Amino acid sequence: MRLFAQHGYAAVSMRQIARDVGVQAGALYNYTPDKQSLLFDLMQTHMGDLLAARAELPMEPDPVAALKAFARLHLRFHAERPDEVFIAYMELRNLSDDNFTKIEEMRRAYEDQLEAILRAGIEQGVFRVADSKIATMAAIAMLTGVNTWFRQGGRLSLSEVEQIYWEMLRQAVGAQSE
Amino acid sequence: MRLFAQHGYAAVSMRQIARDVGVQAGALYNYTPDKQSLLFDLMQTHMGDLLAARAELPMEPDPVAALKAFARLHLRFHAERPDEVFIAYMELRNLSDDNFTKIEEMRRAYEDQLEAILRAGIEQGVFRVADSKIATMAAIAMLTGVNTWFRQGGRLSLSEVEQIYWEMLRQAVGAQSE
DNA sequence: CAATTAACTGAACATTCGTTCTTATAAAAC
DNA sequence: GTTTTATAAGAACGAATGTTCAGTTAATTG
Repeated sequence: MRLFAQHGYAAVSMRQIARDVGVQAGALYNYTPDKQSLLFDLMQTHMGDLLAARAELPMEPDPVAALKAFARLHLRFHAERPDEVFIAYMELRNLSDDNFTKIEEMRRAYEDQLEAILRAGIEQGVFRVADSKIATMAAIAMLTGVNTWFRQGGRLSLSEVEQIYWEMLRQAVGAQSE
Repeated sequence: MRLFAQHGYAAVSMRQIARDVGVQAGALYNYTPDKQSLLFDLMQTHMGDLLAARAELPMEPDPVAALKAFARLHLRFHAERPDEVFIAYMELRNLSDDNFTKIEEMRRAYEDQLEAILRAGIEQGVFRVADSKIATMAAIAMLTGVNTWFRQGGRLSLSEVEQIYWEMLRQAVGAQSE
């Protein structure tokens, strides 16, 4: 995972991976059928963990509270896993067609949950956005973007970042402060 | 550019590029010293174009108008160049150290211009955000994210998308509607 | 202790990689 | 019409690629 995140799937050889774990290249094939499976397993586990973490959130009847919980989970989950996230976004094109479809379905399932929250908020009149689909994409892009600059131990703590991002997201969807 | 965007720099061979332009691999070296320069030139041109387009925007004394113009330019510039943008974000790690530094400086110069707008707006009390640096990163991530889903000829036109994104961004920074 | 299973080495396979170089061809310049 | 220049082909280079496999070592089982 570290090598894929650092140099990219295509640029990492099985021999480099083997060297890093202190083994010869051939020995890796006792654990994986091929290089592609290494990538797919990484991404599938990542998306599975994300969906599981989302499923564990308590149901929030209030759209504002639901959005806040979603944003907080997304931010924290991603900030804690920079390598996995990097791979999940950068290496989609290196998946075989079948594997790509599977990952894409998981990603879609996750996005749909955010959109459901937004739609509920729009219906109840607590959110003010023109298009729930675009708002979904914008929110996810904004939150995931934290990984391009956030580092543990930097100027701001994770919970400060959570607070600031939540304020911006709340304002972006036109919700009143609680 | 198309090949790099589609398969990634590391996964594209000089022979593939040559085949695509109807020539043998050796002939490419009449035009480029090496493969790395192909990537660097692409990214440098892209960032140069972006900075030039930004420089051509008229000076806006009003922070809200300035932010709107910036957002509109960013969105349009990126939506019109999906391949360049994809490469600019995905292939940074495949640049040599020297080349990476140069591109990173250009990117930083661009971000600084957005942050200057946000800071002016905060000072004048027309924007309500907790941290100008984070707001800069959040805004750029949100706007650039349009490239993950927007396609010309889709459900929404580019100017509709511009309108919707501007509303969300305006709300995100806590600015009143004009 | 003997037999079996698991794990690993290291060589080998056929391809492919970026790049160089000699040679050939066609266009431009004089 | 001859010479120079630009452009390309195509073979060649050593190195590296993912993967396979026979042989070796160590651990586990009976």
